[in-house]
Amino acid sequence: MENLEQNNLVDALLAPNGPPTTLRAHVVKILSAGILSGKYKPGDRLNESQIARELNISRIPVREALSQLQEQGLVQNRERRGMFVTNIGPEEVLQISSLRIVLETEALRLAQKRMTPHVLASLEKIVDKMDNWNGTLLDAAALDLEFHRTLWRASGNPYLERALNAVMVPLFAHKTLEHVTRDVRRWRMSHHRVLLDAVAGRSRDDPQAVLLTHMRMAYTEPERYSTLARKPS
Amino acid sequence: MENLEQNNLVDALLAPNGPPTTLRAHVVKILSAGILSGKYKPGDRLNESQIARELNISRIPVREALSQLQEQGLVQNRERRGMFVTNIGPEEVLQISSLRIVLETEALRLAQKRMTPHVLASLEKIVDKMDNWNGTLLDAAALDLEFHRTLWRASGNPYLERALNAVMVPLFAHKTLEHVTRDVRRWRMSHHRVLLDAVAGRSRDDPQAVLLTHMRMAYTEPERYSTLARKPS
DNA sequence: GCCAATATGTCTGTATGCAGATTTTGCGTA
DNA sequence: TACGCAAAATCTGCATACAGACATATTGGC
Repeated sequence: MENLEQNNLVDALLAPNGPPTTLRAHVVKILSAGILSGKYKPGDRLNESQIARELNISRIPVREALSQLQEQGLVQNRERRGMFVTNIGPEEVLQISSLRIVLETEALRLAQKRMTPHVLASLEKIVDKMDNWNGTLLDAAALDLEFHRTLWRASGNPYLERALNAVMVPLFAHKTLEHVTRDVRRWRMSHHRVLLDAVAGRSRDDPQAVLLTHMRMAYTEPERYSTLARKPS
Repeated sequence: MENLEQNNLVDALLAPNGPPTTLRAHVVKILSAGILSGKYKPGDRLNESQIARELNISRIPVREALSQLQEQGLVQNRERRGMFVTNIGPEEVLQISSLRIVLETEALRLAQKRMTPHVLASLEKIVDKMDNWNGTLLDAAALDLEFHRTLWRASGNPYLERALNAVMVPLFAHKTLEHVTRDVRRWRMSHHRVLLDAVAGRSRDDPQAVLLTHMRMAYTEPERYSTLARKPS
């Protein structure tokens, strides 16, 4: 029964849950989840007709959802060719990472200055979850993204938050596809506590240095592109 | 003859100029020009039906163009209410400016390192035009934006360039509406030569200091939000 | 005369249909 | 068997149409 999907969609819309929403918003969620989870891989073509058929809706909401995903950098449009999942190669990783340094360092510093007990509790909670993580790699990636997004929001500058989202979400989608051992994943996640200490003001380390260390655990040579990243040692 | 507009559009599409394009792309150009020029003012509602009627096309391309403009930060969607030209108040100017500091400083440093004679010539040309400027305030704003965009592109990092565009273009649109005397405008434009010298490596000044000075000529208190901006004096 | 409730009109969100372009498929040929 | 070309299938871009939501105007009540 392929219209189960459609029923899910329509049910969600008909249900009196929260504010009234649109089909497009739901398709956005479905598609971004598909990309983040690796169901759609970088370079894949997202056929709007096919997706519309699978969801038993017309092409219009799918089209607009794809357009919105383009805004978030997850897909790219090639005129009259269709939408393709953004492909991130080594070069792009370097460019994004170098931009991440300046943006997230700023976010970290701002968040530290404006930190509230409530936000701090949220971050602690996420890090605790990370420590006890024993689920799927997808869950781990979701936790990772959630931590950083909370941090970005805590900066108090919505433009900074938006820029970080636009740049980093595709990178996270790319990272999710990396197959690393659970131990490596666990080790990387454990480093978030260092970030937490820094943003909580419990650490003397320079925010930028902390971030660089954090990023070096996942990527190589962030300094090639950035003017800020200079290996301290 | 209201269908003159339509003829313009269709002519542009039928003309064998360059690569084949879409209606949406043209509407994007028309609308962003309208916003940048102040024809549509911040807070204005962009009625997609009305725009479609004016251009004698269907609502679909207009709709998609507005969606794309949202990506560039020029308009914002309120669900079932329509699209509104992004409104920028004093608070937003501060937030954008503080983000601009970190982004454009990085762009300036990267551009300096990667500067080529060709790019340098482009920048010189724009600054010369600025010196000889005697046209409309709109022209001045266009030159200003062109200079900075050239600079951003010269950074060589497309993600950085994109982030700067997304954040700064709405601010430029907002600035365009500011009514300042021609002398003030001329004075502000003249400072671009300082930026040019910095990016050309002809100056000993710190890029960040140069940028801060540049920004102080237009805005107040960029340091309130940023961790980087510290008044040197 | 003023406020509220209803009625009317307009707009957004979505569905369906069509034309041109692109990709795929199938066939013929080297 | 491999390659090239052409026809078919499919897809995107756009137009038209309709239903529900929102905004404004009108009317009724106090």
